[in-house]
Amino acid sequence: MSDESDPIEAGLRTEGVRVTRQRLAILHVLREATDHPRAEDILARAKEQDPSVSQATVYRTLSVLEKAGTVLRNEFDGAGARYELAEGGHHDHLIDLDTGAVIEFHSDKIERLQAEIAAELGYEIEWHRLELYGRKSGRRR
Amino acid sequence: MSDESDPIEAGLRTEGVRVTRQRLAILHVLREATDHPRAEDILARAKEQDPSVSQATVYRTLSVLEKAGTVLRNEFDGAGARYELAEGGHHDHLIDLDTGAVIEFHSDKIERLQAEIAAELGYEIEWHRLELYGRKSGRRR
DNA sequence: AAGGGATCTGAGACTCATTCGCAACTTGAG
DNA sequence: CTCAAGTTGCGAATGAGTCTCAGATCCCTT
Ligand SMILES: [Zn+2]
Ligand SMILES: [Zn+2]
Ligand SMILES: [Zn+2]
Ligand SMILES: [Zn+2]
Repeated sequence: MSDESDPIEAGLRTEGVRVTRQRLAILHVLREATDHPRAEDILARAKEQDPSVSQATVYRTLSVLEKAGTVLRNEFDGAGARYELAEGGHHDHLIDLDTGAVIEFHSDKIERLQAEIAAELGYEIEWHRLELYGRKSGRRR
Repeated sequence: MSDESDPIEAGLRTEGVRVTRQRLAILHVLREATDHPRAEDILARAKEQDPSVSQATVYRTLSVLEKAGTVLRNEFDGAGARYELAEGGHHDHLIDLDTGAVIEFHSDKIERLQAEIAAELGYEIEWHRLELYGRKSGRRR
């Protein structure tokens, strides 16, 4: 049932992480997702594929995948955490306050500036979080 | 009992926000604080001044002060929210992963870059959050 | 292909920060 | 001083996320 040609799956397996039916369903959901879904959404979508998936397993799996570096967990303003696959490299987010849409962006310049600032303070950044909250230009508040 | 010469207090009053004993105690705690305290800490410290302050009031007051622009609410990684007075202008935070210390910094360059990036995407930033998580340079992980 | 021990999983109880509901109490305009 | 509107304390209620544990699965070994 498992597709050995899949790199993520193979990677997990070699890391000693068991690849179960439920985990595959959750991984599948994340692959299809384009919207940084919340655990709740992931559960609903995973159940369509495999009704046996439970809430606890969604949280546990997301946690496992995060530790394995496969998944990224975002905590945008308030509300619960939102997840996405880590493939594709680092990026930051711009959240549309009117629609809730999440737009991804990346700026080497900003990344570099952050490192410089930290260095000036005598620190080395382990990770960071940059979120911009705004609305489309020229839109009444 | 109220000191009319205090700008924050006067400001709240003119905004129609009632200045109560409890609110003064909480404001006082925030003025003395240098550590971005959590609601729990604020409650404990406020009680030293006025034992009648309750948990619900701390949350309600912080919410009122936040809406009034007097207080800033930060949600650093995990755990609960941490507060600070808004006076002193905008700044971002660097959190020491080893000690938990919160260091403030400000970079016009980064602020400008953020606006530029948002503009390129057709957006205007309403607010943003930039948090750097790191450790003192040259420290084994 | 079969065995079996370590890993998972589902269901529901549980945690913990924050919010609510409501009767009693204060504040501050007049 | 008076009183309506705004606040408060208490305890109950939320809600995202975690934990417990018996039973189900995975997958390494023979
Ligand atoms: Zn970044
Ligand atoms: Zn993203
Ligand atoms: Zn900033
Ligand atoms: Zn600060």
